[in-house]
Amino acid sequence: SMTSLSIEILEQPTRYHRFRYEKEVSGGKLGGLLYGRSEKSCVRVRVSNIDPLMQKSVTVIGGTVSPDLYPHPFFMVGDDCRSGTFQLKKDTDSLGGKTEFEISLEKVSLVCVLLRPPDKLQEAVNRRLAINFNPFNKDLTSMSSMYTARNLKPLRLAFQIFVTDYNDVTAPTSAAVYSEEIYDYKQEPRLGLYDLHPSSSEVPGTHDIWFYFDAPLSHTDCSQFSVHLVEDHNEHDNEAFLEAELRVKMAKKHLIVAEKPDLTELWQSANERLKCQVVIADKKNNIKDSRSFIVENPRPVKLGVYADEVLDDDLLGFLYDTNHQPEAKRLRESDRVDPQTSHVVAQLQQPSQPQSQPPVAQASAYPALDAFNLAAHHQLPGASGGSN
Amino acid sequence: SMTSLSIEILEQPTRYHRFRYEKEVSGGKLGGLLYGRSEKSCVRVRVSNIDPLMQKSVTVIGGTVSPDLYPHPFFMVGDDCRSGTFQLKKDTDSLGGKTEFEISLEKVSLVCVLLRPPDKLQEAVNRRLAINFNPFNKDLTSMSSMYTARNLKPLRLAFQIFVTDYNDVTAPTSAAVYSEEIYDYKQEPRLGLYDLHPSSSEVPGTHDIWFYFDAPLSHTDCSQFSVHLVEDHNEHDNEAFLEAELRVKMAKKHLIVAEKPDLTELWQSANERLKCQVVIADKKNNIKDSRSFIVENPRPVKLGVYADEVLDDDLLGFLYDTNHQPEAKRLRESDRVDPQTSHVVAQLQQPSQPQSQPPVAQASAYPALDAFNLAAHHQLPGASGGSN
DNA sequence: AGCACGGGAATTCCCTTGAC
DNA sequence: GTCAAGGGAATTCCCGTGCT
Repeated sequence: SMTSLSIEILEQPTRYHRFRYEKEVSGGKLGGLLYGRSEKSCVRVRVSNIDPLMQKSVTVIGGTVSPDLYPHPFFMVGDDCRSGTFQLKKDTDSLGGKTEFEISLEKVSLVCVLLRPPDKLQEAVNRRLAINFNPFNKDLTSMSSMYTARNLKPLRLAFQIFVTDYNDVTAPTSAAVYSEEIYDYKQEPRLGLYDLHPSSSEVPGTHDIWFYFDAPLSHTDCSQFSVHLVEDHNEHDNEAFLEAELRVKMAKKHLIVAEKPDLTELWQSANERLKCQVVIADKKNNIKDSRSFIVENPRPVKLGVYADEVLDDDLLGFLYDTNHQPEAKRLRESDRVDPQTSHVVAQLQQPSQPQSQPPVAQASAYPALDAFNLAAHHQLPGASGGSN
Repeated sequence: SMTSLSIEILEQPTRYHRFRYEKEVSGGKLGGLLYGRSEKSCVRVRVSNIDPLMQKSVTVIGGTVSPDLYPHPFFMVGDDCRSGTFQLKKDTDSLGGKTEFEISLEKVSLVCVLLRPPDKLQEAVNRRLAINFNPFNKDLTSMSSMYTARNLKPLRLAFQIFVTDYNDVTAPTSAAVYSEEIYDYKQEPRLGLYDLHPSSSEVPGTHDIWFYFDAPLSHTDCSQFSVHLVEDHNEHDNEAFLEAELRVKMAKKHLIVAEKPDLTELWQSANERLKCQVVIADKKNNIKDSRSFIVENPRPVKLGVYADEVLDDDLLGFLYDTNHQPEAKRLRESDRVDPQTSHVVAQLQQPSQPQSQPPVAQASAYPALDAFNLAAHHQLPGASGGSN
């Protein structure tokens, strides 16, 4: 036909993956399954424009490549995996006349290699070179020294089509595709906010609020965190609302301390108590989290948790000390951060990961290679066969 | 003479040591120096009852042994170290007529071996066997399989005397001694309390207090922590004082949350504000730490941080809600924990580490061995010579 | 009961801090 | 400056939890 054999990725692999070690995926276990972007889906690819007259069968081989498309030492094990690669052969007469088919990587896990001691990495690179899966025809002369502990992640998946004609001759094709980058799961930015203390306060006065994080913060640079107190937004009102910025005084591995400012001059509510959100944001990673927070106006005064009675208005006059310099300022509505429901983590935008654009796959002459000598190489350690 | 050559340890090595890896002590660096029990002192041994008529020289060799006195794969580098052992030779004619001398291990570091991959440990054990320093004549037939990642620490230092006669024949002696056990520095129990929040409160009412720890807690079992509020002790008074126990509600890796009880029924002070200590103890590890804490009695009432004026006594009558069930109880004076000055860490007692008593060194026949073939073996990797 | 997931312990190494 | 100490990042592994 006019259009030639092609392959595309229907479902990209998950952006963050917990790579497992060989030791963790041995003995019938898998672990570290590779999923697709959507929840619990899996990676899917489509092969199109098959010509059953020319092609007795079509084989898709998938393996790892670096962001710039060099062969990569991490490998795949699980269903339809051999020699560290995913390999699926489809006889064209099983297509029922269709010229395309889809593949799902149902039970495939992506396995990393040891970096320590350093010769383990070298061995793994050599093994990967021996597998001879180089879909983008990269120059391999410098491959054996290009990988270090620092540049093994992120990586991509690459898929290439091999065709077998009716003389049973198998040849690689230039139909190849690569996935988006797969990062280490520990790089996924998250703000593991457990709770804050105290979770309520009064309008006047300043005091510290402590934020405890179960997960260690990715940095302890106070200026890269922001804390805002925001009145819970009721759908009906577009009018003025309370918003104040809290000064971040300290950041430790699992703790942030911020100072609640005096809110007297900002207070416009007629309510005695106002439900708010405290929104804490990591500006460096563009992530935020929030918790509900109560601000009480002592009109009528409630004396902490132990006063059940109220004072009369006459008393209030001299109870207040409004000489504080409020650090909070009233923000424009457009600056307002939408309060989160409690315990919700929101991703402001994707982190700006390095996204060097790799060169387009070339259709240059493929080195003489029988696709199936892939399997002739020694089995990778731990790369036990899948369901076949 | 009647009494025979003997060796004793004058200064034991530090109980907790940060063993360094070979990679950390290479290239002229030392690091991980072994110290004595006292601050910045060093290990010292004394050789006694030397007989200059029989002994042309006396050599002390020191090396590592397990708690039960088998040769141990960790090794020593630094001044006077060769082949992973400390070796010091003393000519008896340099003693000036004395029959004893002392040795200090001034610049010696104790180096650990890699456990991963497992063959590294095996190599290290084999190297240690080749060194042939076995001062307590242990049966070595099972040595090559006795060590695992789990039983390499703690360990001991052992010192043995070798003598050289006037025919220049060197022989080991049964004069040997072993040190107390040396544990890994990470096992040293400590409570890295950074601060608590809030650090003041009022007599009535209950609320949470958060304790943040820079160092991860060794466990998160609430029942194994205790928190007490103790009135600062003035030397002059043996009379009643305030003490209350706080209920520990939650323990996380870096956080403990405890609830301050209502103190109304315990309050006997005439003071408006009482300086206290909050003492937090890890009962499992017998360590505690404390911070100062202020308890204010709202008589006259101070309304948090914003009320500069006081209420008159008439008002107080209905401000109080004393229906709380105080969880605190008045303790006997003998139960009282001495308040610590702020930021002081106190060790209640030494942790109960395993202290299996090894057998006494035996004077059995020592295998034929020239002490100085120790040095004939290949240099340990990283065991660069010291100052000689 | 099996098995993948996720937490976190254990191990190794690197790099800043601090003392001289 | 030198270099050991200490903090903590990076790596590897183990195991409890939860789902089927």
